[in-house]
Amino acid sequence: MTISAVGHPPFAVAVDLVILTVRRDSLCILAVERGEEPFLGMTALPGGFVHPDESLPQAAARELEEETGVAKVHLEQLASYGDPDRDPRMRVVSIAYLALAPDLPAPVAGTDASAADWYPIDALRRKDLAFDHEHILSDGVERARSKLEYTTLATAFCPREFTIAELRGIYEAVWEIELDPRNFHRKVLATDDFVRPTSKTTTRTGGRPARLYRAGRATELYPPIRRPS
Amino acid sequence: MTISAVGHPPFAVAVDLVILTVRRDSLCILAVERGEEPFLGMTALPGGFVHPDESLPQAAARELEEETGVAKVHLEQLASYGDPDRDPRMRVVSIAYLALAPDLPAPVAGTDASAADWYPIDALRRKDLAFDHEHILSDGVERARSKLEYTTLATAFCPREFTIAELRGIYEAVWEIELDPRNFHRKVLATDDFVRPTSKTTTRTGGRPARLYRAGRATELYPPIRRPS
DNA sequence: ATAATAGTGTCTCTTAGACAATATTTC
DNA sequence: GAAATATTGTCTAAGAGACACTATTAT
Repeated sequence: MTISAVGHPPFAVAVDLVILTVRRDSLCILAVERGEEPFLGMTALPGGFVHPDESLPQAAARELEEETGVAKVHLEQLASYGDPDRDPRMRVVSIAYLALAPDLPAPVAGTDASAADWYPIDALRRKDLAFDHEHILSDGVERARSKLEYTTLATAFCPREFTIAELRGIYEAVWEIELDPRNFHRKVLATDDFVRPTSKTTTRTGGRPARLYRAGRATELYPPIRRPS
Repeated sequence: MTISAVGHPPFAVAVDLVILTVRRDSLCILAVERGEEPFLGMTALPGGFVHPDESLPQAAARELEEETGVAKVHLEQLASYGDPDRDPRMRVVSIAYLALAPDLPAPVAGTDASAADWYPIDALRRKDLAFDHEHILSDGVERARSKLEYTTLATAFCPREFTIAELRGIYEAVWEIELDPRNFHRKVLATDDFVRPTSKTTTRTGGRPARLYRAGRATELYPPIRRPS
């Protein structure tokens, strides 16, 4: 083939978002009901077409804000999906982004999506999703699960101040397992600047008051917190 | 914004390839000299536009074959790059793929690239590359380095039969460090089905004959082979 | 014999994970 | 006090890395 400035097939380029949070001890994802064809009425991931003059991360951040009203969450590129028939209208390549958010208030109904809402992952997996969004969702969840092992990203799911038990709850919800509270506690505090203590405590988890922490500067987790296989 | 079947800005979609191998104990990458504008005469990663009816992996495999003549190597999606001004001609989103290949004969001159050749990574990093290919290259190298830790991908760099020392040479070249031959040997054999022994030996590495192995079925490496920090 | 590399064994230190024990709340 | 959770400590086993030692070839 020849690389030239003319004669390439036209593509549309979109971003799709896998926006995860933990609510009521379950890993949840933000999904919308499609308001038009194709896949009218079906559940789908939020997303939309990239504007002519914005970068891919900008497009992802813009869509995120449109859907959730929240701007300051962790956003990273997940993967791209471009099978020729993934959109019946035309050739669309979609770049998926992964966002991890603290437990947000019910999202504002998006301007272009009838009903944006949080769904537990397991429930959503039993439904048919529009396009290849099941595939994207699986990739996103697996990425999130994997990243908890060797990065400090679990704090992205937490509010600004949190207890070690709440942080453990993130791991338990995302991995769908139980962790030993004592070993987890020791492990987190052993990792340099994973969390920073405040002088406050809380009894919101019941029992003896727990110290409140904030996220530290560390990003890598070494040694990692292994996900039991 | 509105999701509709009309009115999206047109994009061109391309694939770029980070094709790595190990030659003479150095991590090398396949690069081409651009035969036309923009960036005429500059060094670039191989790649090209996606055809209307092919999937992204198909496009990557096709470009790989066109550049190297080799089809059966590991290929995985790396990331996508779509800054509005990354290509001066038009808006182009490029999906980068990472390929790990055994030490191949000098690649056939591609039909669309004047001079495809292997370059040691360190040498290429000192040159200016076309587009944002320096960035893509860095991401690809980092991905490869990282994957050696927790997958068996190092065998993708090896010929069909190899010695443990040759496998170690892959790690040493990619990570640019030295590993203890004895601990490495023990570690590789301790991982279930990482490598499978043949009945053959070779003396091509000098000294006592070494047993030849082939890649096993394992893909994950657990416990991982840690890259010294 | 000497040099070179292959392969095995041993020791020490760190970490994971099981779990005992203590601390501080609420009811 | 009983129940619940927080936090610290202890023990054991597995793995990492340092390195001694033996094995088998070429020269």
